[in-house]
Amino acid sequence: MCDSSVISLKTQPTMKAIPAASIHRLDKPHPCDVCFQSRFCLPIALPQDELSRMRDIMQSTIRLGKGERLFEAGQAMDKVFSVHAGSFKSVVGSPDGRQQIVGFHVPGEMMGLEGFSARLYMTDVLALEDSEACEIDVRVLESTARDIPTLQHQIHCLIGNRLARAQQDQFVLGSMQADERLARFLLDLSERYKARGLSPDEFVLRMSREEIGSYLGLKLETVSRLMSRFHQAGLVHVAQRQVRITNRDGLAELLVPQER
Amino acid sequence: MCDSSVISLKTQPTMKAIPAASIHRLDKPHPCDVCFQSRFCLPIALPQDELSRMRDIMQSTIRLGKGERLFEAGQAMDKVFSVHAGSFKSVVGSPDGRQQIVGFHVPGEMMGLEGFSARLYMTDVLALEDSEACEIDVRVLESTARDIPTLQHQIHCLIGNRLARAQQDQFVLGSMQADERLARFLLDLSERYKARGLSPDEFVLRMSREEIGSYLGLKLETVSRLMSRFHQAGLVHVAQRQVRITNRDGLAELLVPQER
DNA sequence: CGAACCCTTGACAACTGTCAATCACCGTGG
DNA sequence: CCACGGTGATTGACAGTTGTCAAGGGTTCG
Repeated sequence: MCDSSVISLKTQPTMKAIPAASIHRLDKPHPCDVCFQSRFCLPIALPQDELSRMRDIMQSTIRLGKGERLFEAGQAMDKVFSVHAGSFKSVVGSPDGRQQIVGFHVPGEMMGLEGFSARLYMTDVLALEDSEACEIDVRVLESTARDIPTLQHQIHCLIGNRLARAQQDQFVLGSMQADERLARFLLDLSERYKARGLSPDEFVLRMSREEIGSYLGLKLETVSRLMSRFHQAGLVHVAQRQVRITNRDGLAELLVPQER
Repeated sequence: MCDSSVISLKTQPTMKAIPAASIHRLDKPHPCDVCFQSRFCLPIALPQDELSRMRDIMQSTIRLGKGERLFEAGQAMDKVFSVHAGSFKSVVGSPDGRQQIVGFHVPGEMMGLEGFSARLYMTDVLALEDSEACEIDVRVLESTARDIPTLQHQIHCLIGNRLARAQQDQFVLGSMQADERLARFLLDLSERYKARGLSPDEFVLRMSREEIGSYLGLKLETVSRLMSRFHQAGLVHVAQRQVRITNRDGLAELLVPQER
């Protein structure tokens, strides 16, 4: 009943041989409690007196090579993951083989939440570079949440967050022109790096032009052309995947095109 | 912290004078327990021995006239709603005044879930026709969920569901052509009416061409043209908002365009 | 019965996709 | 160390889908 309102779940890709998840488990670290959360980029924090339960929730850390798959659509969803290091992409596929990236994930963000729908993952998640993900057992998470209202609250917040993002993306895909989409993408990335304590003005894209295009509903040529145009307009300095935002306001103005 | 990854939250529309929420509360009905859930189209069911707590969760039923607003983006989110009767739309806006519909809601579906993100609604929700919504206090819902694992499970399922739908919509907006989008929209609606026990083959659209276009990232003229084309191709019989699907397979074939 | 709103249809323009050629970068191996 | 091949990025020319503008017809509701 719970999944009645979602149509056309992709069950199996089985097309390209995606590198088997050659997963290396790290030792389960013993948290020094306070720094535990920030050390592992977990977007979950427990109240002081419950800190010790952190180690129940977080099972282990998984290391993935570039291009390796964390999970795939159709698998039973027994875990959710947070990005510890590196970056990932979420891919939705359709039966006819087309694919679309519906999200990129940087450290501190959760993956696999859409699996709560039917206890099945609905996306493929792949590492964009050598990365690490923290594994969280859903069963343990839920039972712990029953004791700790704060945690329950945070779970709702995390899924709601992902939903709010997806709705924003719907707006971008449905209402914005190509140049606005790319400008928003760059500003969004910048903001997320900033939230991570990294430079918001200079960063390296971890995804190809084609992947950016897939996420933004554009072709790679269009993305490439726009990057060049932004560069020539002095908005950003782009050299391959190296990006430096040189005129943030100029970029932001692209998002408010009506007043000229 | 929880909302750090969502950008550009629309705070205020305040442009058009949307009919003030002239809300009429119905008497809080005393549930006859078993039939309670289905009678109110609540997508929430409790185990037998907890049925009596249903009435705690469901506060009251709200009646809205066509075009009236259930809640708006930026408001504190203290309740979620399920559609009892009628239909609604969720609208995302941007600071420059552009708007996009990110979802339509028919009976038995939940609204306001994206508010879990920051405890603020992120969309405007308006009635497409005279409608009724069931009001659920989030605080009560969460505290009840702490006692009843089944309920906790269902909450996760409901939000996850909405997320999975949003990701599907991202795919539609980003990867599909106009005709595929409309075909999918019609089949999706059909499926949802069917799940509600209504005819999957003949129904009345509750939304205008413009609203369909907004949801699908198209202009109303494009929607209108495609409706005519589908009609001429014998796929559907369309007369204004009255729709009868006459060739379901033909419609479905539009969604798998690669093999010809 | 009339006005407002919605829908339909046409002609044309604009944006983005397609196809193709070339260039830049990176890792491999001679 | 340099040559080489492969992948990804850039750029151009052109085509196609969808948006824009405009006119006209239908439906609904007071």
